[in-house]
Amino acid sequence: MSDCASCAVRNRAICSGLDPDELAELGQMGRRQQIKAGHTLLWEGDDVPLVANVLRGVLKLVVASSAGREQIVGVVFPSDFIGRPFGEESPYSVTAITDAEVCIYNRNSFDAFASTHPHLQQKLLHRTLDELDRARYWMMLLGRKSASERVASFLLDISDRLSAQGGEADAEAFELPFGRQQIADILGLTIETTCRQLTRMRSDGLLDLPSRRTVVIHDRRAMERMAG
Amino acid sequence: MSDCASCAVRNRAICSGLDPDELAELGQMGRRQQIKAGHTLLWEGDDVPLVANVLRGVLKLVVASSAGREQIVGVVFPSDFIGRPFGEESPYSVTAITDAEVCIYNRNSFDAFASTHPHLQQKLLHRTLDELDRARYWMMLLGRKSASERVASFLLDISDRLSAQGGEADAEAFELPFGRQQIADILGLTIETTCRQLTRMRSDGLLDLPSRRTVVIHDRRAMERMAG
DNA sequence: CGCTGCTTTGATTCGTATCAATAGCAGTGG
DNA sequence: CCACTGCTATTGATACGAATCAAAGCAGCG
Repeated sequence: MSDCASCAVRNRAICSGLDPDELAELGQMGRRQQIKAGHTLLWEGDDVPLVANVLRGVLKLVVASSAGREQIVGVVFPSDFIGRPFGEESPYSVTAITDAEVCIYNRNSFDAFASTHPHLQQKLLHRTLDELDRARYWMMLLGRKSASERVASFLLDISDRLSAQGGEADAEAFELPFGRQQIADILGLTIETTCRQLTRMRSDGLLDLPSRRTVVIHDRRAMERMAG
Repeated sequence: MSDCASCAVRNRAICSGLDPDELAELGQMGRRQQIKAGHTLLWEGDDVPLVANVLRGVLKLVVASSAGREQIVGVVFPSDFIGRPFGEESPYSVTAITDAEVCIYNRNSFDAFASTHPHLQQKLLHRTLDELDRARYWMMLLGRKSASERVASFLLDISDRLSAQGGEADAEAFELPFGRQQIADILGLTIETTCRQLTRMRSDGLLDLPSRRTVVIHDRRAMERMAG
């Protein structure tokens, strides 16, 4: 079981707002697990009977085409929920892109618990609706935006999500949890195109790239214009 | 109020499975509305306080980029649910692409009803999870598939959804509810590219296009291969 | 019959992918 | 501490697929 009292995300994850006894019951069902960067928790197409909360780290949701091309269809941060409740098989893989820690539940037990705890189900519904909105916005980006618009949109989005996570003091300077290939897989581009766009933005003075993973936005206004 | 007893989708929409008295209460809140093809029910960004069930017809969910390019992020059929419960503004427009009829609820009343009826909320959650899976698969299509793969995937998907609707006797011959521009807006392509792919598929013997909106799939196996 | 709007086909341009090579950083072991 | 190795990132040259621009074809409708 998990020790919910010491949980880093207990006020933000779906568990928040549960009664103490409900929390105890759910806590009985969960167990913590460490995942090393690069390791995969769920495989696309597998019937993996688990769901989880992210306690620490960043993970990606990946759908692969039959030709082996990969598209990242979601990125989850601490307090986010992982998995496909009320479903047979996972429609995507879930892989840690940094070292991570998750709180795992058996899916059937979780489903049963959710079905009998409307509070929790409502939280899950709200989260799923938010995810759906995000996915649909991303569909527009993937279907209709140019490479430069995509990269600008990505940087603004990540900057927002990282500061919402509260880690970064300054929304304009942040550490990407992604390598270039992963950014490309999020944006539906190649690594070369992604790279060229970043280089151009740097030479245009929009941003600085002090190290591989560090971004400093100089002109957010211009970047918003570029994001389209 | 709506007459649920005569409702064409009462066994398939989220209302199914409600007790008779719950159904009566929900029925009190709903009213039917006709929508002509081309008319818009919800505007992107507006705070439109309504949600709805589709009774008849087909509608599209559209997100526009600031440059005016349109991406269709969802297509809804009879028994599907429309709108953004528990949210302020609609993240997309909803426009009828055929003449349609919907059963409309005030969003606040619906939210309140859903919050007190776990059964309904669970149905809504299941639907939303399914929509999310579909959206994520579509993200992969938009980010990673070529024009021919997209068109093939689209035809297979629509064929499936139409036969699931039960209207068509033959899954291989069906009537598209979309014009070419709309197909292009679903696939993140231009109308010309969409057209050329269809023409090529016809000359390759994969399908026939007896009229503008009619598709007859001749070689489903080959089309599945082409869909990637 | 002749509009009108949608669709198809053609010619060309442009953006991004691909292919190829180099550069730079991080970790390893001498 | 530095050479070595492997991996990630960057830059360059070219190819290719889809967009764009332009025009013609075709169906539905007054």
